[in-house]
Amino acid sequence: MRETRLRFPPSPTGYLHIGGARTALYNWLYARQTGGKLILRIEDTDTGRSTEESIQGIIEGLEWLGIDYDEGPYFQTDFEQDHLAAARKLLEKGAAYKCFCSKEELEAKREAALAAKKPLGYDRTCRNLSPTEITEKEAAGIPSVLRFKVPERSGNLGYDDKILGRIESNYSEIDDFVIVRSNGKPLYLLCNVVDDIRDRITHIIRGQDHMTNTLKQVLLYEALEVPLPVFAHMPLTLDTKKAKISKRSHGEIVAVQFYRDSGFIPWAFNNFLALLGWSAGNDQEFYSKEELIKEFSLERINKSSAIFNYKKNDPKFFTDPKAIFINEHYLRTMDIAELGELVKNELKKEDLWHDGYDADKKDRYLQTVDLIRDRFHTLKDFTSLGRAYFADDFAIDEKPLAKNVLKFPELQKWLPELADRYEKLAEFSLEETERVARELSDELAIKPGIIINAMRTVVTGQLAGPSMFDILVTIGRERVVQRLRDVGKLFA
RNA sequence: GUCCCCAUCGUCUAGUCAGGUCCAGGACAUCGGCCUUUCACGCCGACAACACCGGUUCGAAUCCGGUUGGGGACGCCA
Repeated sequence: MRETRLRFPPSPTGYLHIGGARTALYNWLYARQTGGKLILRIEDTDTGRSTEESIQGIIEGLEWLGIDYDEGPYFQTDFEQDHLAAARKLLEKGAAYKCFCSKEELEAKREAALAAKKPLGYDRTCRNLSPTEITEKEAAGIPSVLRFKVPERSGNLGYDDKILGRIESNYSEIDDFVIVRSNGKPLYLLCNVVDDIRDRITHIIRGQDHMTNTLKQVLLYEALEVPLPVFAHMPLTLDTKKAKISKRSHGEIVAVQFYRDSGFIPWAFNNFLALLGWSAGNDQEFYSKEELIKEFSLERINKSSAIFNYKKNDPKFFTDPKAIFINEHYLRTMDIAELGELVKNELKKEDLWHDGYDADKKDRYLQTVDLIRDRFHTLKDFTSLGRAYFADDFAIDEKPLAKNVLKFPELQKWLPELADRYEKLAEFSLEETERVARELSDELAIKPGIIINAMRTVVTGQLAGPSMFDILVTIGRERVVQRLRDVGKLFA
């Protein structure tokens, strides 16, 4: 069987957004499953809008996701000669023709057609110009574009889509589309096909927004006398108002970079993306990389578009709840050493990392991460909500401060007393710390909860958290004692 | 306007190709409850959908037709 070759061809006119990432992911999954190759091709023929920054963003986004490619990045502009050679071939064999209509004329015609509610396509004014007319216009210096000459045939043109089935349309519906600009630069429809042919692409997995392009490109393949690759048009990702998601209208929430910067685990995000438009036909929703590569199939990609369900202005659900849920799942269940590495990056960014965490204090470090991960949503939480576990300059949340501390002024005596007892303890263990805390509350004839919750607030700054005595042992005697003694500061 | 695609809970979806086992299953979210000295996890429960109208059939979420709705495309962008 011939090698499968797939490609991801973004145009570098903005960051990598989740729709693009999902397209890349599906191509990657299929390539990996079939032992084929994935090619990254930057389609930068729109020189006005392509930027270096965008190229970097796309490459970094793919890297973060872990979507690796076997060839590239290739740059479409590097192959301009190939594109033009193909255009010449088409012109010579009569499959293309020069069009001298000006942009202004075409624009006027389009507007008129729109107003009259008529079809918007090109009216083929220049399709049957005589050689003399062409020579005259050229002599007069009138610029021209090259248009593809859609064959004059009755009946339908079509192809078999791996996801949607047979797609057909009448030849008369296809426009004579432009393949070379008046400035001599080739255009997408042509470049894309020429590159796919040169790169020996066997499967084209792309969004349904390309469906009309595909019809035209099928004609190009035919004119270039090359067999068709397999086409698979994925459903689009829409917003909650069912509009196509885009950088322009949705901002950072749809950028892959946003998820990296928000503390998502790369594979968790891939897992989420994979399920947005595909399912194995069962109830499984967590897949390891290997499982997903094995289970993925083009045939089981949904036909209908999926909605990216993010809620604006909700701090807890700042993006699609399912994405957060899947991230939480990985946060809680993934290998602790692996998670330790991810958290390490976060700590470093906040200047909270100590090299000892990788050496003599490694066990303690991983134990800490393991203790607190259950309540977190993203990697960011380790340095925000979990700051007290790694530093002394953490903030005390106002709510527990009022509820658990300020409400009981006597704590200014009780907690330092507890600190004294903890300091003298022979063994600073789970059992001992709990025994002493309960003993003290007994003596004071108060509920243990008062001491425990006050301690939680003073030691971690948080209203909620793991079992209190686990926290004490994990944070360590020295820090605990100090924080308990400093309780008076909070009343100042 | 023309062409193409799509249509199951709020969202992601299973079931549709091979009609009955589906008065439609799972997950997220939401709301209760249990657990917990806190919170989360976990567990239990509740809410909630076959767009509509015809047809075929003993029987339709499933097949056919139409309607409606949604999306996409219609560029000297990609």
